[in-house]
Amino acid sequence: MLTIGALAKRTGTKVQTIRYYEEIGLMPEPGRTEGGQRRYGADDLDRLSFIRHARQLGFPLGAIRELLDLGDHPNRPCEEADTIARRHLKQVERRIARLNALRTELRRMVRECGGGRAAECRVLEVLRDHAECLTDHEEIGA
Amino acid sequence: MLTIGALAKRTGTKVQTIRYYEEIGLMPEPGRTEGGQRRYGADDLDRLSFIRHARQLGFPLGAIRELLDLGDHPNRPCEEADTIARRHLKQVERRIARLNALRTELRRMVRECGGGRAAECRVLEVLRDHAECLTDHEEIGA
DNA sequence: CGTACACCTTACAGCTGCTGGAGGTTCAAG
DNA sequence: CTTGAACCTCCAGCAGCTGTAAGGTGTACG
Repeated sequence: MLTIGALAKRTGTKVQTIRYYEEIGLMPEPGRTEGGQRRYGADDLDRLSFIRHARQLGFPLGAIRELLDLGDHPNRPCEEADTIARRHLKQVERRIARLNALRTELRRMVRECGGGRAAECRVLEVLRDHAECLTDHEEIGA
Repeated sequence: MLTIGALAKRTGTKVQTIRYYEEIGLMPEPGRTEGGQRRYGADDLDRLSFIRHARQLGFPLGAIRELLDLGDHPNRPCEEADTIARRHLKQVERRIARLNALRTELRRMVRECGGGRAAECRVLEVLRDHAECLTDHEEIGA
């Protein structure tokens, strides 16, 4: 039986994150000691590990929920898992494409900065004027 | 004089976003009509365009704030702008590297899924077992 | 048995960068 | 002067956590 802290350490998760997963229903409510502290078993360790691996691969929690669900019903066809993975792969590829364009843009910007005064800085100029590029409407910060 | 809606349309920004930028001090408080509606001038249009371009290039608001600040003092050396741009470029490059690793991982996962039942699905299996990879601690969802 | 100290508990605020809605006012066209 | 779109403020919410405050629990050591 693991305390929440031990489980956290084993999976590289923060304690609060585990409680958060419980709150949103990704992790089941664990047993408690008489004093009210959570105690976890091997199943919980597996499930949390699964979640963490999927997170490391960038799957959003919604997708992970679907995958977990699938894992709970081993006789269902695995197409769904495949679909989820493919969907995610597509997104990753789109992001890479976007970021590559971005990198080119930024490199150009940096290369052209001559190091003078802000008034004639290419970086600032580019940001002021460059209106057309990157009209793709995916999430910006990614 | 532009209404907030007109400014929004011209810059491809949502009205709420403009108000948000004002709230966090990225945009100045504009003049108002007697009835209390915001009215914007050419300066505001320029500033907001600048912000939007920088956002399209993925600069976080904090960096944009610094860049704007720099633009307001044209005699300062432009090293700072260069530094900010370089810092951002580095981050973008790190993200690309991460995402490339991810893509490889996901491709492998998808390729190996034979289409059977969930019980023997490679996708699920990989997520269950694959503990080591991608130990880089950058933000996961990116 | 006492106590020190790590660990646990709940509750809630905050992060980034917006987005949406409710409920009410103003403006410009007809 | 009326209408209806666009504006106003305020507040809640999204993902996915993270951090803090104020207090209770569990255990090892003396």
